[in-house]
Amino acid sequence: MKQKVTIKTIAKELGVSTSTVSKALRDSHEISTETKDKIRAYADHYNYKPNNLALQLRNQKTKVIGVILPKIVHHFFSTVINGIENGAREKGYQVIVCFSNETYQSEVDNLKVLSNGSVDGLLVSIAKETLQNKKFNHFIDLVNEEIPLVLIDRVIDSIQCDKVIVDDIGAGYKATKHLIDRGRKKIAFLGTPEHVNVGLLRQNGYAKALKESNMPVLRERIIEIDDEKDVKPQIDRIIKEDIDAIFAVNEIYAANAIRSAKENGLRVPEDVAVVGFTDGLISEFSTPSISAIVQHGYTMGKQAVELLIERIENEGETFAPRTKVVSSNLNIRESS
Amino acid sequence: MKQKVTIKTIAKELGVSTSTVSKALRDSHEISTETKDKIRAYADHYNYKPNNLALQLRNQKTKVIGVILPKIVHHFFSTVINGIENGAREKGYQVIVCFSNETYQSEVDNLKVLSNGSVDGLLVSIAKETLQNKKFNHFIDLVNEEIPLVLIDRVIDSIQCDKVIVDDIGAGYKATKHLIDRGRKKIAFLGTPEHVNVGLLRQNGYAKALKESNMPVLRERIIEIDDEKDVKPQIDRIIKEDIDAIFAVNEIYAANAIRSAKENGLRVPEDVAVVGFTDGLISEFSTPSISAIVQHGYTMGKQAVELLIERIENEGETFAPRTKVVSSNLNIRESS
DNA sequence: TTTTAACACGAAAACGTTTTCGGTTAATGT
DNA sequence: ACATTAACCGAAAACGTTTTCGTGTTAAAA
Repeated sequence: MKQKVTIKTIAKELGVSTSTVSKALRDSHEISTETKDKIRAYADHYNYKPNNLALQLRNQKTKVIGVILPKIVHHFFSTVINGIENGAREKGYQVIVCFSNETYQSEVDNLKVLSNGSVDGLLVSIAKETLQNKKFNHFIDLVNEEIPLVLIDRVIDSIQCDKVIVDDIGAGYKATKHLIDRGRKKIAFLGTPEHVNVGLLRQNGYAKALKESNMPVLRERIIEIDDEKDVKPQIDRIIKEDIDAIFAVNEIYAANAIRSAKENGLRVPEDVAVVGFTDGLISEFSTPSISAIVQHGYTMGKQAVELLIERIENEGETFAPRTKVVSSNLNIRESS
Repeated sequence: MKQKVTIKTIAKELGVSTSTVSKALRDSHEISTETKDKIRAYADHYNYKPNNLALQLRNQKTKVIGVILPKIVHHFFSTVINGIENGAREKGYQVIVCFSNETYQSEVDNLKVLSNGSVDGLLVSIAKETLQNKKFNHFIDLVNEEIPLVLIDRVIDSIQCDKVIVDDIGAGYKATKHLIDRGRKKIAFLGTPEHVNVGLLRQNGYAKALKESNMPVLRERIIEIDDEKDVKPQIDRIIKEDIDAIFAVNEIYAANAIRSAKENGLRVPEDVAVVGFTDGLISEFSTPSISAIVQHGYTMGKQAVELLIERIENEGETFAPRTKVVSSNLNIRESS
């Protein structure tokens, strides 16, 4: 990199002190218009830009917030980032994004680098592996250091911080209720293993709706898909069972269910209705298009960043952790 | 934020100098094992973490690379980030990602904050609006300051820097050739306005394949979809024309084309074959699934970050700009 | 006993800013 | 003519590190 022009070089070049240059550039009244003009002209001409690192080191404020998400190639998280970005920009904050790739180690690493003073606060959605291990010490340490932290979507109760979650129980209930209202009697649930707590909550909503209509919650109609590789065979299996509807816990599973159904000569929605979770592009462009719970990722991201900035800018006053619940809608399309 | 423990506090607390603490923590031979142990114990206990900003300010190296992309909710760019992330991690670099949302102003703003010393180098894919305005001064300034820069996918020739692009002409050619081989005679092209140069290149490939087979390149079979809102009506129009195949410049257009075809009672691929660009989830889960050019976003990201890091670590030696061309494959599915 | 060498540590500069506290000059008021 | 006050500017500290160069001990060698 080329030798950058700093306040020092300007000062030396113009025969004034660094203080004068600094003040001139910040338009202080202490400096005469004459010297101001001179300094400004020089700075302009040589394209002076203040060094952020130095500023941040001095101010002990970075005006940037760090985000750690499990994965990037994922519609929901993309929209969350979008919301964060916009919320942050409004308040004059920068956003830097890292990904844990669903692994514990990456999460810890990212946390370490970001909590070294590079950011004023953190937004994170916990990695699957971490959820599974139940190792949360890196987060506990964070709150002990009083670094502002807001958890998004994938949260755990024992961490004392602000949280933004979706009403997963309600969403599971809504989706199931919708299928029941459509006259379906044998509704299967396509979920993830227990440790991903949002999956469990959605399952609770599913069970709640069934019970309310005096329908049995049958173990064999609930599948927990463990390995990403096993999606297809497991769905193939359930589709051949005696069912007339499927509530899938995400978009991919829903799309796979439809494909399996078609391959087995079933019509959607006539023979088997399908409702998904996460309303993304797949749901929209699938044939038939898929009814799905729309998670308001944008809203969640925006709310989260607002909570965070509030914490950051009121440091000192330690008020109690807050939790925002963002509700979700069912977007009814052709598959149900 | 709580009062952080720094080298200074350790020094004061233990009655030694900051130099000693620094050296002890970096395991210098100059320090006796005795004091080393004492200092390490203290640092451990109080969870000392070196302040990144201070380090970076001193070293004039941040070990982070900045990425500016047009949008996040986009499969291709997601995979690019993935490649960048992994490539960077291998070399011990952090990645921070910003988005221009396809606007010129955001691009300039992001560039400004990142080029303030926060990053060692930049990876960017140019925003649509910038491409349209043809205002590239912010990039020119960057290369004048000798800040390492690598352009990805959406590049322009007048910027003297490393570039990673896909073989858009070849890809357009492959897709069109495939349709011709399938016996199609009247192939339409669904593209973007000229200023997005990748669109133009793909169109050139399309034309090349047609000419090679002595087929006419008809103006009325080429549509440039300008506004994102106009997608549907424009596609509806072309689908009613006398055509038997469509080559769409991206996934969304391809999916829309299929939907339009079905709505007009046409069978895919019997009546009209469809090939898309960007092989993402939509292509996979659409019915019929869509044949598509797979852009190797992951590879591009990885190559780009490798070029960049090479520049960063060999600063001084100014070697000529290099351009890497990543080829693409056609993934043949049901729609053709 | 004196010289030398090894060892353990500290002072200070440097990275690029901002800000507080003076200090100098000139103009103004009496 | 003297005191006061503006107006303008500079010195230095501070943010948290690392590193170079000294310097003071101590122990070994001469």
